[in-house]
Amino acid sequence: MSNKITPHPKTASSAKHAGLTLLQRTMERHVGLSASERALLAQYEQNPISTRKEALLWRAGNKVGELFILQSGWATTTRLSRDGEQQIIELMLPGDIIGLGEFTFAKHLTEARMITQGSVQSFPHENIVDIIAASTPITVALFANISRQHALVTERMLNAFHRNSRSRVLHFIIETFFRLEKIHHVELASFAFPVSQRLLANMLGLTPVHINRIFKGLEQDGLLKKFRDRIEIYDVKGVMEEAEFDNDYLAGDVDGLKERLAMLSPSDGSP
Amino acid sequence: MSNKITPHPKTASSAKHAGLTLLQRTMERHVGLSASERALLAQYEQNPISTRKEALLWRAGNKVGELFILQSGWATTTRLSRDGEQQIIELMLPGDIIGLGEFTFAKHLTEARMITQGSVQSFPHENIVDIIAASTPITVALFANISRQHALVTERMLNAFHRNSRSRVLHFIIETFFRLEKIHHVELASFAFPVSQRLLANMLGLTPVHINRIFKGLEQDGLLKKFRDRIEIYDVKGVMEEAEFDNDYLAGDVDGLKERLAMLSPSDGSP
DNA sequence: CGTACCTTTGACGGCTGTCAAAGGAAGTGG
DNA sequence: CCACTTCCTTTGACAGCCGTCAAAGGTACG
Repeated sequence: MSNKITPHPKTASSAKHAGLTLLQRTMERHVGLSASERALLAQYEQNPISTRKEALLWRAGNKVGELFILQSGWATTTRLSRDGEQQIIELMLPGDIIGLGEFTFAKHLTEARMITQGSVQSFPHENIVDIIAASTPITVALFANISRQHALVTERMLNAFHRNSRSRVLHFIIETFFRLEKIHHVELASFAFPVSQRLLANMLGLTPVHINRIFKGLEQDGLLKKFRDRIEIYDVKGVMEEAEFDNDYLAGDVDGLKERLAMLSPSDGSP
Repeated sequence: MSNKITPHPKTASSAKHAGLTLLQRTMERHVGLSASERALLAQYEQNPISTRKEALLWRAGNKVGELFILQSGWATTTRLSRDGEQQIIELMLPGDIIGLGEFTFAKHLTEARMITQGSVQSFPHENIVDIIAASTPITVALFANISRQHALVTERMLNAFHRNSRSRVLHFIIETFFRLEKIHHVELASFAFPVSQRLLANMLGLTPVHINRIFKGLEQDGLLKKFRDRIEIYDVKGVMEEAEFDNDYLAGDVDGLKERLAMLSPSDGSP
């Protein structure tokens, strides 16, 4: 019913950051790319598809067939838990590669779904094999990408085990802010956050009722207010202190590998 | 103090499964390897090091320099949480590659430490780049490996959010059993489990006190008993039912990629 | 202008944590 | 091989964070 995906050839690459496409930028967070490597990536972003809110990208149990590069909008991957709930595993933001962690599985473990309208670039999963064969730097960037995606989940588990609910909420908000900041300019004082209290509760392992109580408290304390699609932070200092955010796990550098990558033959990477 | 690692050239590859080394077997869970690819891997397993219980492999904040292939014994990776506790992120079993998720980071996020005596094969992290450049199938197997390692964490978070403590404990025990079974023959009725109640509590986000109450109950219900280094299951059927274990997320197949891998040039993989 | 979902509130309860202390088992050094 | 130390396991009393249940009020969307 809400699973419809409609073609939309005109939503292509955001032309910021020296004309790089989103995918190119995502990879260049981690490694430098040659012109031919950029071209290799560009060929996979020719045909973005516009999606509606709630659009289903795949279902758990489906044969793994394609990944999606999220071009605009927000999405989630979820897993069905024993009690019949869809537990959100990952929150995907523009530039993220949805399904990179599952291209080596025969069947999807997760379900992937847009939570806002947006656009995605489909990407046959076998092509990952071609990219691996064609370019070592891009492959390293893919490892870097998947590892950071995993670090987000790890961090969420860590926080679930060691923080109370209020601290978890604040941490998550700040984490999301920093992720957004890597994509485009955002103001901490007021930024887009199209996540319902219900979804937030799900991601953090809390109940919507309790999440609501937390936001009530945060507002009464003059720290921030959550609107339907946006968060406004009134007391930046207070929020940052209480969130105790340390963004090591979002760091992009692959320092120790640069020399080794430079030693590789420069012919690497052209299609 | 307990960080000592002593050289021990004689603990080399376990000679089961048609003479394959542990690393070769780990990779072949996911893809088929040519003779030259096996040779490529074998050259990295020449010099295992014997480790003591509690031996430190690396510390959080250390420059990333080497990975370890766990040859024997059990190990953990941990992250320091805000409250000063070392939260266990991963439990590593023989054949696992410790640190694969961090070779693209400049500094280690985690600490890695043996929890039993054992042996590890050190592996300079730059060599991962060489392997990626040399063999696409092995690279795909590395992706498969890292993805499954992470699926374990995801599953643990899922269970933390949706199961009560007793169910979590049972699930974890069965999960570990199935992981062990991929390495060597194990009996569900009685198998090695050198994890203290304290460590188990840490991994599952519970307190040692509560874990103890759970094992007390499990024993009183005639389901199982945990000894210091071993678990004995008295009521296999009862345990399996209550654990509600579904091992999709441990599945090894990379089915959809086999054809694409077969299309690659056969020269791939020789050193 | 109705319908569906999201947010908000209040009362109540339980799972699990905290605190404290004693008993055991393993490893260490003399 | 024994005494000592240390860490792990076990128990009991108590409490709190957050879940559950229920219902009303908002807000977007068709």
